[in-house]
Amino acid sequence: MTMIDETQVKETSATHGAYITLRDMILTGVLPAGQKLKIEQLRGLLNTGASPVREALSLLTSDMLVERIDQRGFRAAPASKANFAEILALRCTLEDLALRQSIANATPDWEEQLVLTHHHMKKASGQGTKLFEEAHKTFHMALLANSESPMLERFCAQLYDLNIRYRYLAAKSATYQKRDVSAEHEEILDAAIQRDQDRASASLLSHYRLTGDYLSRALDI
Amino acid sequence: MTMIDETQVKETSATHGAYITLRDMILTGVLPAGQKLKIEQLRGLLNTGASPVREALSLLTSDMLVERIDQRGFRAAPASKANFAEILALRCTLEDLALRQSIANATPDWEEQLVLTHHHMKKASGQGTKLFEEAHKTFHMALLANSESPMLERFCAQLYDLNIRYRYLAAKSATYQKRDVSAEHEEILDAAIQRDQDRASASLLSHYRLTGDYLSRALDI
DNA sequence: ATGTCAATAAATATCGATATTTTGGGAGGA
DNA sequence: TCCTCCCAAAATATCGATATTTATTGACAT
Repeated sequence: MTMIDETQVKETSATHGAYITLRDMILTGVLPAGQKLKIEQLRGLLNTGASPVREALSLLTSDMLVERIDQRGFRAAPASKANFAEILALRCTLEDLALRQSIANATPDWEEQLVLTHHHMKKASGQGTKLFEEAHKTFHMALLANSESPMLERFCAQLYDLNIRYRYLAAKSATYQKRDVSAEHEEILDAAIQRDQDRASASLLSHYRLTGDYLSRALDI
Repeated sequence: MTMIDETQVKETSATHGAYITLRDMILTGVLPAGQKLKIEQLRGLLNTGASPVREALSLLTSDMLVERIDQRGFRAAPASKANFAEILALRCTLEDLALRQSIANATPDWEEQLVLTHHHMKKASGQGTKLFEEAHKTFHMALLANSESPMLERFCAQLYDLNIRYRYLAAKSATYQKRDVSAEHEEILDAAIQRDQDRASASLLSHYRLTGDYLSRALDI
């Protein structure tokens, strides 16, 4: 009865579908930062009812991608240089912690996941950006996945996504020339596998700060 | 048309009301950790429609107080010693950071807020627990409020609330004899006003860890 | 001109009913 | 006795309509 009109291949609940789609639209900037998100409009866009849309938007507030103003609807979270700087700083602190804990708890299983996700990321590097982005996130989250602190990992994942949004913002205003980061990734992977906390953390943070500096310059908000 | 049946004095949206009430019920353990939260049941409890209830529950997911299982409803977030330990550890890291930043950015305004909220907390100490809890949170958040990092403060506030829940859990299983913490509070306040980051942070963390050890023993989950 | 206020338009929030999915339990067969 | 399959009951998810609230416009008085 529902026609397949999007890349949505799998059947899922309307709320979840709306959540995924809206999330993606905000991350990629299709729904610009700060924009009012009217229920009617989104309801039409996703051809679903108002309830799933409202619920998806409520869930997106968890991710700090949507702001809710009581009795006055929703809007995409605003973006600013200050916010970007804050995200970068927090990421550096939290990922440093998570990575060190992950290494401290290192297991063969975890190491294997690192190698695998890194491999997938390398393979995806040629393909469409979307696929690479996905693999890149998976690799970075795998680095932290052994911290035995689910909440810390959740915070890191949240911040990761918020950062992504700024990548898309920067891509718009400037010619987004993708730096060659594969060497940096190798370095992080190697240090992690050697269980060298200091070296792994240092290279991870440097990886983020380099990208951060670049993005910060490219942003014109 | 709506009759005043709760402590709810102010008129507000049904969703917001449900959010506040449910949040409180989870924090205080009226809705026990892990419990299934059925829409019908809550709808009756709050005498409101299903939509506000669902939306409030979705919002509570942000706070990690409710878990959502797609197509299978909601439940109060489970509690465990491991989770408690994680919260304590994260709080120590994040509040340490936030407090140091707050002190680094110290202003007369901020100092005055500290003194004021501390005063309020002392005055509330005799009164009903609820009021003191409120003032206690306000004081602790005031300590961090000058960090110039809204997200960091948000994380700290979240963790603070999650911790509260364990206080109520401990209060149930053991005779919850309130430690005399006023000296510790004075010490934190004084160090903050002296702009001594190391001493402030050390006393704050010690404050948390002492309570943490105590709670950890009292918990029987 | 300008600011205020009321009337209208638009959007949000909420309700009640229905469709869909999951859960629980029991009959029938191995 | 235990497993599997199917049906009934319960609960979730969703829709469509309506009530409330907020935003907008334009007339009127200053």
